[in-house]
Amino acid sequence: MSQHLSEQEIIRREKLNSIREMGINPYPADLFPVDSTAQDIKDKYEEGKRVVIAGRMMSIKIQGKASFGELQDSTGRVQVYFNRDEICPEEDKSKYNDLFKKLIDLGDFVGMEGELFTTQVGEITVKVKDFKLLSKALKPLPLPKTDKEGVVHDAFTDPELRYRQRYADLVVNPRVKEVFVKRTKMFTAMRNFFNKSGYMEVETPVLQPIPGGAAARPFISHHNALDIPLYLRIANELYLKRLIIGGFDGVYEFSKNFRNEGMDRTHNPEFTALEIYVAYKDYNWMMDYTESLLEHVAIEVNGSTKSSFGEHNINWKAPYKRVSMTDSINEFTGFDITGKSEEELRAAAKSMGVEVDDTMGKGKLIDEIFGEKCEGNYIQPTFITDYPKEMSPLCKEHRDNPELTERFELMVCGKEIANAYSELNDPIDQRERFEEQAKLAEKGDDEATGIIDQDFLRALEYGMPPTSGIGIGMDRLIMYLTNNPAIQEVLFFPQMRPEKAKVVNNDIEALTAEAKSVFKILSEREECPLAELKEQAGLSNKKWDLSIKALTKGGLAKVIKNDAGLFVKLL
RNA sequence: GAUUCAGUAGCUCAGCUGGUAGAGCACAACACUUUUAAUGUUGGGGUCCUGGGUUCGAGCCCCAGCUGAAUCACCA
Repeated sequence: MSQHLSEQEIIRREKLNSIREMGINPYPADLFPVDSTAQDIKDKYEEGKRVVIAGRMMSIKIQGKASFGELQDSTGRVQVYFNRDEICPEEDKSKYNDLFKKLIDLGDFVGMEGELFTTQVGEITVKVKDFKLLSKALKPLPLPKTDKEGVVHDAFTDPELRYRQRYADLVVNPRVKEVFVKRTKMFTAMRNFFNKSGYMEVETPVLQPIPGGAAARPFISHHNALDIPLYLRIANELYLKRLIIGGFDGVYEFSKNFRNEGMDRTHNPEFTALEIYVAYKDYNWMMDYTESLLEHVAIEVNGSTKSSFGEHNINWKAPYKRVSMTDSINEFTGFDITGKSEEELRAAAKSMGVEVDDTMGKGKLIDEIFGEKCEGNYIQPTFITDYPKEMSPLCKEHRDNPELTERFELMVCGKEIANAYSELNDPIDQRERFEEQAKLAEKGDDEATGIIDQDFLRALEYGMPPTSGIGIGMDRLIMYLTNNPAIQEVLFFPQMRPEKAKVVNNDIEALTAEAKSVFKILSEREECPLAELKEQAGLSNKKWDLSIKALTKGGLAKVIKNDAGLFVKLL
């Protein structure tokens, strides 16, 4: 299979050969004894200090017998100074003149040893005494440049290219790297918080025989030996509750979930949720716990409880406002849902201009009203509590009102980022609610779960202590903490449509069939009027144009123009 | 799913009423021993997303498709 190479890629391959001819291995195996980073050098600068550093060459400015460049490692960039006579104190100057000046490119990994000094312009710099090529880059990076005003030129910004080639994105856009550093800090902060509380991180199956714990369309796979379908998990809730039943006080898992639904800037087919379940607690406790968790996480990630998201400034400092769904609807619509019948709710929704249909039950109607009229108003973190029962098949009935549940969602910037319950632990009630869901599924609600998890019910029958659980959308949370409106920006490798393989015909042997047929006709005639040849070829204008250009460019034919008209001649 | 916009050199982008493509950076060559978007001179580099149509002639106009983005709708 031949690969199409740009001129620059060919040049780099030629340089690779030259390097080998000099007896230098462009991909050496041996350890390189790095002892400093770019950051260390700036933080702990001492004139004349010896350092050993390594990274990618990100700029090279040659000025004859001396040169400046920038080396980028995992911590950032540092300026390096290459002086011919420092590097080549002996007669032989080829290491500087040939290897450095001619054969090292931007993007190459280079290890170097040198001394720190400050240039006349005041920049901390490594005066290189010796260097070693550690890995040759054959493809040029999409390198932006920053001018003295700090304006970035030629930025590598095309989202498609950036997501498909995240490796290049990370090398070239420091801000992108920072987002992922923060993402990891967020996970670490949460782990520390939970571990300090004495809760245990666990792992539960990704491949599940029954996809439960949420309403969503799963991906289906198949196990050959068992000859059964297996589903990629849509949630891990039912497994974590089994562990509470088994006697753990608190369990949590960062769960990769998979949902076979639409993709857009806030949905990726696989995403990460944190779920934690704690025995002997209720949803009131969970609100306290959640707000102190998020305050802690915000500080660990950003060094502050404040962050901004688009036009909004968010303050993650606890405590957060708590509003019941009933009060919220009352506040924004003036309508009190308490004790209202389905018909009354439907009429009210219609009068507010909320789109409803006859299949919607009470819970769904309330949810629609809330979603339409209230949700968007909660910019600062706010707990919305006490959801209608119909929407919450895994949640305990409200202690004061049997129409409601002990459930809250945490809203930030008008969107939900967490969902929590006092978990339902009455096995008979749970069985009935599953059966209702199954009926809904039969009626065609493709989100309701059709299969009842009998094993989960058996587990519940052994007894589950009162428990509160919460799920937090980790991707959404880090979007808020890093001011990114697209989920693709906070996933290293967001799902993309497969790239189309490019068909490449670069040499004359690989001409298209059309060009070959034109060539064949021409071979019989040696020379003929252009119009006649075109007629004989019987190609569309576009195809003709491409074919004849391919032949003339390939040096196989020539178009001659004289007084008699246009002629094509075989060469 | 709907609408709008976009796809031209390695990167970021121009491209006139339709007349066989330009710039900056990057690349190559030469000069230059503290520069900083280094500089100066010179040079090379394009299946203008794909297919079809209109035309003597299409990067440009028309149709279809592919890919992406934005907004909206739907969905956790």
